[in-house]
Amino acid sequence: MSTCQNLPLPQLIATLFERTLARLMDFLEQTEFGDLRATHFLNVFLHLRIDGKRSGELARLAGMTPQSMGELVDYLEQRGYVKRIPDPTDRRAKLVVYDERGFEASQNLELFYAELEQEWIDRIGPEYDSVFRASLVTLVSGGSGESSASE
Amino acid sequence: MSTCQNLPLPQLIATLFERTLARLMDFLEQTEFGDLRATHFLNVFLHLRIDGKRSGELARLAGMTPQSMGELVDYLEQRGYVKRIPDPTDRRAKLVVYDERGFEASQNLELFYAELEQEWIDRIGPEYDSVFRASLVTLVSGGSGESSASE
DNA sequence: CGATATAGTAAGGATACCTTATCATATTTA
DNA sequence: TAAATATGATAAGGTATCCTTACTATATCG
Repeated sequence: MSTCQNLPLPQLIATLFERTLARLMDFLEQTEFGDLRATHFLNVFLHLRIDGKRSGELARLAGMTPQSMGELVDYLEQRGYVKRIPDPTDRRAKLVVYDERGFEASQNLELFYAELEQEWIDRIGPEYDSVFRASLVTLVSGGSGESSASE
Repeated sequence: MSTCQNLPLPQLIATLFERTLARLMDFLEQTEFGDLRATHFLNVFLHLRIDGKRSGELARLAGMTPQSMGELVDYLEQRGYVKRIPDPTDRRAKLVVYDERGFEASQNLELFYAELEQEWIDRIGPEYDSVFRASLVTLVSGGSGESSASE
């Protein structure tokens, strides 16, 4: 078993991500947030920050068209996860910000993340944790798409 | 910049994966395999092995219905990436195996993975590489969905 | 042999995402 | 200031992905 020692790192990342996402969706099924789909995490919540982001900026970060992002935001807005408020710096623009249900979902998500993270640390061992985390931070920080986060 | 030190590990994995996938799709656009989409990697190629897998098994691994997987395999079969051959152990079943173009695409993918992996190793430093890889292998090996790979 | 389970497929629908086009506001330039 | 261009958002319509329901063929169990 475990014939994956020789797999390239990107493939390992993909596999780990796939399983993580599957667990996340399973988790959500059992909460009141079962109407959230994978695309809402990957393309919206993963990039949304506490003081909001423009829909177009979310689209750019997610690598999709502003129209498609608009539909995702519509879906989330109708269900109370986010709302659109005027952007004070540009009257053309609107800011997508969390709404009530979005805050609640975020808290549940934090819980899920924390539990899974602890499980991972237990498995790889605490002495590996710091290097593992530092490596991930290095790889994520350097790449493209990072915005001056505001949280 | 780089405000991601405190992000949970699963979120770091998701972000890294997202960027990796974006680079992969960009890379493919410039090859003769531009008709491959993200779903074909995540749901088919990531699980397909050299001596083939049943369509239903692929569906189970990908967490989707056999019908949806059948459509993906149809798409890939029409374009010469895979073909279906009878399963010698069960006359109901068929094995999905690589076809000519699938082998060529796999070779290109290997190249892409190797280059990206080297870039990652350069960035996190070779002394971190072994721990990083071992951690990933641990996390991927233990979870569910691992099949007795045959490559 | 008959009953049930399993592998695969077909048909039709919902959703996500895209392309093209339009409107409103900003910004640049003459 | 006025005109031209750029940018943020949205609408309409199309394609692809993935689902649910229903069916056929082969295996397996009694």
